[in-house]
Amino acid sequence: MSSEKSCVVRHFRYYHPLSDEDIKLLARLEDSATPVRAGTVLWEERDEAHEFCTLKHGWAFSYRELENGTRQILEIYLPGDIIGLREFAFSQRLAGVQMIEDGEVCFFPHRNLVDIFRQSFTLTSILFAIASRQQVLLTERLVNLARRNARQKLAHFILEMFQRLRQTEANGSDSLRLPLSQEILADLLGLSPVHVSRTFTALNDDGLVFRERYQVKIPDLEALKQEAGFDDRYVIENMRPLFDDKES
Amino acid sequence: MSSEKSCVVRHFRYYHPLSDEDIKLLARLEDSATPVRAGTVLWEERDEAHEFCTLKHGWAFSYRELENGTRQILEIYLPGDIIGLREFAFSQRLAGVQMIEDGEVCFFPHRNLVDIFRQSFTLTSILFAIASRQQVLLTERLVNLARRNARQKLAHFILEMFQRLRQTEANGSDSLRLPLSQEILADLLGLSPVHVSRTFTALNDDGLVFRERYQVKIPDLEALKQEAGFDDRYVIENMRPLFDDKES
DNA sequence: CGCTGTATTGACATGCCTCAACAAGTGTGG
DNA sequence: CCACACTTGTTGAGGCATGTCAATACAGCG
Repeated sequence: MSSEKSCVVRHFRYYHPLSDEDIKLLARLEDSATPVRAGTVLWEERDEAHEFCTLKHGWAFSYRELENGTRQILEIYLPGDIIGLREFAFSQRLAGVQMIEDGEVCFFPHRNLVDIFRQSFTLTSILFAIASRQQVLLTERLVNLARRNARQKLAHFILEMFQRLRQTEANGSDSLRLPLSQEILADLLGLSPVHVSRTFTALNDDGLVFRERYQVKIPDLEALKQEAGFDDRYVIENMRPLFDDKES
Repeated sequence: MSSEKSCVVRHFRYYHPLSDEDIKLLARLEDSATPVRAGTVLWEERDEAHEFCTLKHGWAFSYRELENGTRQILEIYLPGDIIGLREFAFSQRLAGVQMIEDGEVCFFPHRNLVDIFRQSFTLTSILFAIASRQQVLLTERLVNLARRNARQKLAHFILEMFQRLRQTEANGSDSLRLPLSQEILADLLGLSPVHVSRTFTALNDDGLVFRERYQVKIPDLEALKQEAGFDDRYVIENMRPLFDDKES
């Protein structure tokens, strides 16, 4: 089993058991990992799009740059995530992608995904489920940006990351490493860096979030969820079985 | 050809030609249309989710209600759209759906979509493309909400609708029917209804958008795009062919 | 013809932004 | 191992876009 080695396989398994056949197909998505340094831009908006990539190590983010000089960060990618699914149907990149830390990525052509559609019903369903979930998370972020104040936005984002990290690195700790500068947080949450700083100290003063450097501690998870209006209905545990299990 | 009758088939054909086989499969998604009155709630958040539906006539929207009493509208659905794709992988509804006008909808079980995965590679690819595009639109909305001021938000939304309507009802006119109250617009754009009203009059004063009742006229499309920071890179014309055409 | 929901307008409040100065950490080369 | 530059975070003062509340106008509909 190459199962332990591949974070993509691990990722997919959350949704449904995989046959050896499927694992072999997936393995092709992780050919030839290439190391990348922090700050590297994997691609920019409007570049030609012929490939996806999977993230093996390190964090990355995707972003859009606006005509008014601001930048909106759309997505934080963690190890095991597939980057670029969004553009599946487009010939141009619609968002840039940049590495946050040193890491490793594996590029693979669009073609491979289409092959998966052709060859594996299970993987197709899982991919659809992943896309569906991604959209749900995106929706939640949209609500967060549109309807909440700075305090809630920040709290909510921290909780989202906490939950996503839990899913893969399940340790029962009450803290997480969040290697994001306040500028990045600002660009994520539609705030100014200055206000992110103020908001952090406010949350700190109220004993909801303690942070030093990139380490964030959540002393009272429930209190923070309350504050953020956080709702974990979209955690993976609430997802349904993808299909009645008649074939693998 | 049942092509002219079915708006779902028409919708799918934008992405790729369909075989008769595929059309038959799709037809099952449009069994038994049921009429629904304006204001009808098709389902609410947290309802059990066993089915999708396609919209045959009329407009609908999906929404989330927040703990703080506000509501965020996520999506406006037009005839031909599939409603509920978002929840494909979930067992609960994550958003409510309500009709804006009288219309007609067709429910069909999740099962049917899974059958499509099993039986038609072409339709699977198209569905993936639709999901991909939906996500791109959602992303654009997110940017709009996070980064733009009220003027731009409203202008941008009008342009998005203008473009979507063009795609199906291609008439060269410079105006569109937008049967949305200012309260709905406010809930879409993360503004207060009061401010929507002010923004409309501001756009009117500047000669960018003329509106009376639900009829909206755009005298200078380019000027409005400029104002809104609107970017049509994600129009359907920029989408790539889904696969090398070896089978239907 | 009045009733009910929808839109407009004004006065005032406020959350977040901007600018600017300063502090604290981080890395680099001598 | 220190000195310096650079990046990142903190704090304060003042401004502005948008929100809230409330009163009025308007439109569609029975």
